[in-house]
Amino acid sequence: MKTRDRILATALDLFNEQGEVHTTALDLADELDMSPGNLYYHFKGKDPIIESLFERFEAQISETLAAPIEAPLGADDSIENNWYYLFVLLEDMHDYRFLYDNLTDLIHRYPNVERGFKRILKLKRAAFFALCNQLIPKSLPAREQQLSAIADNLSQTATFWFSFDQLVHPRRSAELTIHRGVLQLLTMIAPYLGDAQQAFYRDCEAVFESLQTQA
Amino acid sequence: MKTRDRILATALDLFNEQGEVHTTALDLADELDMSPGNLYYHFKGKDPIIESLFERFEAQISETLAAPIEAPLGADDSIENNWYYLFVLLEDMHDYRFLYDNLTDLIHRYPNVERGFKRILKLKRAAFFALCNQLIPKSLPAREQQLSAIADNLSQTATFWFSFDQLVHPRRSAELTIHRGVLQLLTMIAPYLGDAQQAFYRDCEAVFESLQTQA
DNA sequence: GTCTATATTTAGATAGAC
DNA sequence: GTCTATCTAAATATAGAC
Repeated sequence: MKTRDRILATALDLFNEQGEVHTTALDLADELDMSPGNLYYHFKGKDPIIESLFERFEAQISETLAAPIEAPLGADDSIENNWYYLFVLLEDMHDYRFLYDNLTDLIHRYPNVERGFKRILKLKRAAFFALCNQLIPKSLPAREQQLSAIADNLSQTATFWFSFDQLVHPRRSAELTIHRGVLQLLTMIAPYLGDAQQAFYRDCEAVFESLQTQA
Repeated sequence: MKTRDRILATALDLFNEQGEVHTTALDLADELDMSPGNLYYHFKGKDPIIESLFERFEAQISETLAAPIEAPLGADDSIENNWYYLFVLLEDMHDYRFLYDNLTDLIHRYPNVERGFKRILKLKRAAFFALCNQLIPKSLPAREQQLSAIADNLSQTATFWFSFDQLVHPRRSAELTIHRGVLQLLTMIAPYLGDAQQAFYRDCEAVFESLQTQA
């Protein structure tokens, strides 16, 4: 089963780097120093490779997403915990970013992937809702409705963050991209927070600024 | 020049409905009751069609986007004016939504389109920044930085709204999708608003709810 | 301008030897 | 399991008659 894993790992790299659509089975075989015939012995084309990669991704991100729903993070240092949580979540997504690059096309071609993305999105939304529910004051007017809309916005931003960032900052490092993504998410919650937590948020912004100017 | 326009209009329809990647030159010729040879007489393949459609789109949306920067909307009834403005903007984008469905792939294939999208994004960001600048109180701490982050979030949400909504509500009407998109954008500004303007925002939510249950 | 017919290109896929 | 060689299918693109 060693070769199978090599194929999956290399495919993931190529897909992330040059796009899934522009990576042919032959490109992949070349990169693996392997004949196309041999590649087809292990996977009957690109389709099962993509479905396998997606299964791995779903398993990984589902585990990450389930964490705050099952065991809510502490309340006193909550923003800081949430900062780490979001960072890990975006890292998971970044590892398989090719899935998000051409999402519309992908779900059109693979019904299994579409179903999987819907499951992930539900989980993601639930995780963000739980996060908002914990951080946002109970006194907010029309709270339930607003939490819902905020959770939707967070879900969308998380889902398309890498596509967006690639357009605006094509050559930014993975680290900076993820860092900025976390801040974009926190920006949506920031106005609802108390003074201490807003201060933490602004510290994060300052840290990011210094990282960016270094690079 | 009549046939050229027919081709462009039909191509736009097909691209929006079944995706640009899955529409071949032959599909398009079929839909037009025209031979492939004739289609190639007018456009040398799909590439120049896509570039032409993009040019039209950029002209259209640039005009819409320039409006609030050149002539800021009135301040007293500002949210309501902004509601309409966002609606028109999302309508423009919806007309050419195929461009956004596989954005990453598209800008990879067409450098001109990539440059165009960057121009549009800059304008969009400037328009949103102007809008925030007008609506958000001057007293906000670290205001400039926050406005900037909010404008980024608005830009991203606007850019990928249709891709996202398609995943969550595959068969929703264009009207409802656009309406919901406007609300998602306003949600990001809502926490900064005064009471009267927040009330208007919640009215919009209520109107949307009633429209949705009707359908 | 429009057609029919055909050529070219490229990615996906398989057969059979080693 | 791996290779070489070859086939198929689909989309792009052109030539030449009307």
